Amino acid sequence: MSEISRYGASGRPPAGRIGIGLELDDIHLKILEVLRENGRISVAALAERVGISRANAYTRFEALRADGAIKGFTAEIDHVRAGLGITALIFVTVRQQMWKQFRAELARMPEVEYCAITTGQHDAMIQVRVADVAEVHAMVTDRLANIPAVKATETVFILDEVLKRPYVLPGDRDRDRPARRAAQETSGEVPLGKMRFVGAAEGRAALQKDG
Amino acid sequence: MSEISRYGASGRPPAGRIGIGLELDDIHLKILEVLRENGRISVAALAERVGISRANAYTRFEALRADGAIKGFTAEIDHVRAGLGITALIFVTVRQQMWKQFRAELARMPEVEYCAITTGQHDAMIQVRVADVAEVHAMVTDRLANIPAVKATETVFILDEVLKRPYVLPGDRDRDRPARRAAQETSGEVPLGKMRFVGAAEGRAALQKDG
DNA sequence: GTTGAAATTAGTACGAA
DNA sequence: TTCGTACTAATTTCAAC
Repeated sequence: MSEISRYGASGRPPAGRIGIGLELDDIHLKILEVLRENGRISVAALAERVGISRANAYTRFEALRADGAIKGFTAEIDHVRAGLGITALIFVTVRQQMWKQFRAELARMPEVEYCAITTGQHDAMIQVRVADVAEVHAMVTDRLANIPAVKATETVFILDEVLKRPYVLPGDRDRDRPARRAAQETSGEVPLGKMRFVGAAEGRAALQKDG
Repeated sequence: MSEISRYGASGRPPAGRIGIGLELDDIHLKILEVLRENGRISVAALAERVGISRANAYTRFEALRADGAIKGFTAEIDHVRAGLGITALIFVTVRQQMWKQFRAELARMPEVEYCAITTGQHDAMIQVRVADVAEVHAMVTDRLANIPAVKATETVFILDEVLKRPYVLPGDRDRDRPARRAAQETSGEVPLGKMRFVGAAEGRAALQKDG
């Protein structure tokens, strides 16, 4: 089970350390930036690239891991080479009060790479990777449709993955668009009222992950 | 620029090696499985966990990288800790014949973690990570709406990420649901799509495994 | 927080099965 | 191909500054 599902919506432990465990400074972010591109870099080389001493790099590296800012390390693979060349998104409408069952069933679906609860017309989005289109059909009709918690589904295929970054960092913006930050800071207004949200489904205010 | 956008829809180089560069056997998949959970594991420890010699592990590890099956290594981070606690999906309708412009603009948006071209009602799905909801608004209205290629957008927020696996592997299914493979093998019908991807090659690999 | 040296570990090369 | 081993290079740890 992933840390995400274990900790719920916030991605943080539910209690005990609600506050910020580790205040990330620019050097921490720089470390995360280097590790994003090369997760197997040695701490010694990391220290050099960040511009700090080895011991400092070890301390910060361990702190980031212990704090949970770094949850782990993994490889990035070519799905086609691995034999799973078909990617699909399945938007699911979940029957209220049956979220717990829905989550339990999800854990038994190894072809699911990502699942998020969303606002809007549907309640959840599932991303699956399979070998052929027939398996998508099997997933939706045989597996998902048989879950009582699933009220309806809508499937779309992914034709091309244009962009896939391991993760985004706050510093990325400043590097790509230095002018924007200054403009935003002087705007002074939070234009929430003009947002065009997609209307949340009825009863979504009571959404609980264990409901 | 990512390999994905460089190579287009298939994720493979456009020419020269259309065929499968490296036939992945069970040991290759086992290596990918271990690296998925611990991308920083030493090759020596990897060899032990997979059950092969160190020399063999180095050979296969390097082959997987050279072949492109492994595209790289990265960290997994806690987005909230990194200061980007808001995740949103923006579904975009793109004006035909303007895909090139759309892709070019995407490259200039550092807060975009993922973008895929999809079938269905919309043409693309963008996932963004930002610090607050106001930034989502800024992204949609200031950035996306000003791109001529963008005809319309629809935004939903991600309330919870239930599941997030680095990647899915073909072997995951057999481990989670051993009954399915047997049922498929005795069904008598071969899904058409499957023949295109593995076909006779799978049989050869199976024979080699026993020898 | 930094530097430098010792101990450990990783990576390479090569011969044999 | 794969394995085992020896050799070389690098990293991590630990101590003193």
